Amino acid sequence: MSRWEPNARGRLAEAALELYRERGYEQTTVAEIAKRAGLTERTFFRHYADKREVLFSGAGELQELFVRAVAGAPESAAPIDALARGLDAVSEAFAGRRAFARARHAVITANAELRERELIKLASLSAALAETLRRRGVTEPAAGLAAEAGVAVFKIGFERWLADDGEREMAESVREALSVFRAVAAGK
Amino acid sequence: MSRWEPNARGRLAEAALELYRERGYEQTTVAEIAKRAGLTERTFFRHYADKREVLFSGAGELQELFVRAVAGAPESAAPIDALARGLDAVSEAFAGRRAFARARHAVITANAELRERELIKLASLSAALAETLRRRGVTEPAAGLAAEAGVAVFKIGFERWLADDGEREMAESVREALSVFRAVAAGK
DNA sequence: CTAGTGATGTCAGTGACTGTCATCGACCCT
DNA sequence: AGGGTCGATGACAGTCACTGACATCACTAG
Repeated sequence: MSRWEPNARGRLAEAALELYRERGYEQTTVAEIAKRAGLTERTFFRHYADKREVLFSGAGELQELFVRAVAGAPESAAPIDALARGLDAVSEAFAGRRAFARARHAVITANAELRERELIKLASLSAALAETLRRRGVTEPAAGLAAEAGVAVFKIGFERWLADDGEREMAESVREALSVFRAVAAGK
Repeated sequence: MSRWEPNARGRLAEAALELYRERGYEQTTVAEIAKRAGLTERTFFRHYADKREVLFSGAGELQELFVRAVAGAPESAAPIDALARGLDAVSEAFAGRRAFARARHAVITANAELRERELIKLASLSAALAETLRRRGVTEPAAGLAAEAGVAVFKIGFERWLADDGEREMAESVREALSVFRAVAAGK
């Protein structure tokens, strides 16, 4: 039998989301999160760089998934079509997680510091996508612009999916966003 | 003669940029900034909400300028063309300020917290542009997507302008970015 | 002349985050 | 079995961003 309860990291993330929902991000102290997880404040900071990061541990996997799908698109695919592959892949990854995504998103949008952190995760995603497109032979500034566009479509498709009352899949919302995006860029 | 030196706010902003350049953002304390400006730490926080904000006091004016230009575009202009008006307007506003913009941008890109703050200013700009487009009759999700696109073009055009060795005007870099953006969205 | 105003100073907090050292089960080697 | 190392955690002191409360005092309106 091990010395400590397992999955300290996960317990911290769970406790943090609970507390942020119950009393808000600012009204929650790290000491309280740690206590609920049965740990100390110092241990919290060994697992997460700061009080915000605890909500974003999944960002790395999402980025990897997106990038892999774009990198795996046919060589002949135009940048925007390669990005569409990535958008499909991440959309699938959210299937069945709408309730969780909504709860987390509500917490984030309620606080400016958390919104900032979310934006820098999206910026990191954009940078990774741009790099992937460059590796596919896309030159600047097209790679950077296409990557920003892909992220914008993801963000807005995601938000519309969360706002939707029905049972529409995220992939559908994202595809709609992409289609509208193309029309707007074409001057419609 | 007045009781205090005038322009406390401006002195704080100047002192902050100097110190952030000299020894980096993290290695600078608010007390040091205040001291260089001939004020106290408490007064710093009366003028700026936090240590980051002191670099972003111009963001409000930029947003207003952008929004006004978009709102003032001919009613018949498509969203992307209305945004192009705004891009031209803000580009003009940077004329002759490349050295300052470069120094400030170098400080910001060197620090994650400052990058976060910059991103949220751009997100605020995007939200304001989306609202402006909605007032022009553009529906969602087109308004949000077009606004994100406009901000992406601004960001990349701006960065390319800063990186450029020659004397190319910002408006030119931004127009090039917009043109490449249209091509990418069209699947080129 | 007097009361009020507004920008600043002073001071005592709270809480996020860090560096450092101690603890002690688990695991490995002999 | 015994001893040594390792890794996750705890304990504790410290720095600094940021806040609330109250004092100060040149300037100004009446």
